[in-house]
Amino acid sequence: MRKPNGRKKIEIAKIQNQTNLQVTFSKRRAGLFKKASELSTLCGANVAIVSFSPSNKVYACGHPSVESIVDKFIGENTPPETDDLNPIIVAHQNKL
Amino acid sequence: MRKPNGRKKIEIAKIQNQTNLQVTFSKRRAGLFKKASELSTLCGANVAIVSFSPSNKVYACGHPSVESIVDKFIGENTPPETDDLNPIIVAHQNKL
DNA sequence: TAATCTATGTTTAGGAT
DNA sequence: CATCCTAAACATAGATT
Repeated sequence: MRKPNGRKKIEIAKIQNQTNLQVTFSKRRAGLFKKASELSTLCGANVAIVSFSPSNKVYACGHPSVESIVDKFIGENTPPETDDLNPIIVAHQNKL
Repeated sequence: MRKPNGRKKIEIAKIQNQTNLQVTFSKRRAGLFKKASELSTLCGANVAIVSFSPSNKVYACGHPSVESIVDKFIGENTPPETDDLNPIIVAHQNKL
């Protein structure tokens, strides 16, 4: 029942302790998503975040939706005429 | 040379003043990207952010790269042979 | 394992430059 | 338009439940 010490300063480097890393990932991911949501609301911007955890699980959030934003991004970054034609991306775009 | 008043509390709602909105978008976008970078470094996670400003300009950041993460996301969310499942993103998973 | 707590580190609103 | 400033708002590390 010690009195909490408050937030400690940490170095921005890979966390070694696995338990601590997991807790930090959860907390900061939540904070990041919240900030993205606020940015979207405050400024009327479209924001999408996609993240893969160390164990490769996917986490994402987006306004209005991750997919619409990602698709738009791909469209602007892969001109139809110049391409290596990634079949997955093409198929995905064709769905719209 | 008036004395600064410090940070003011604001409501999380669309900013009406265009100048203020632009400034806020720049500041918060920078903060968001920084947090994403920290999350990536601290936890060894891959994080990508794509945002379209109100004026439709695209801003993105990602580790190791936005494209690789986005491609992986699309691959996991739109299986080539089936598309019955509407890819709602699982944003509340807690296990790694 | 997840939710809560608290002190403190970090972000940022408004203003000035 | 970017950048600096201050102080208050906010996020969060570590402990605890």
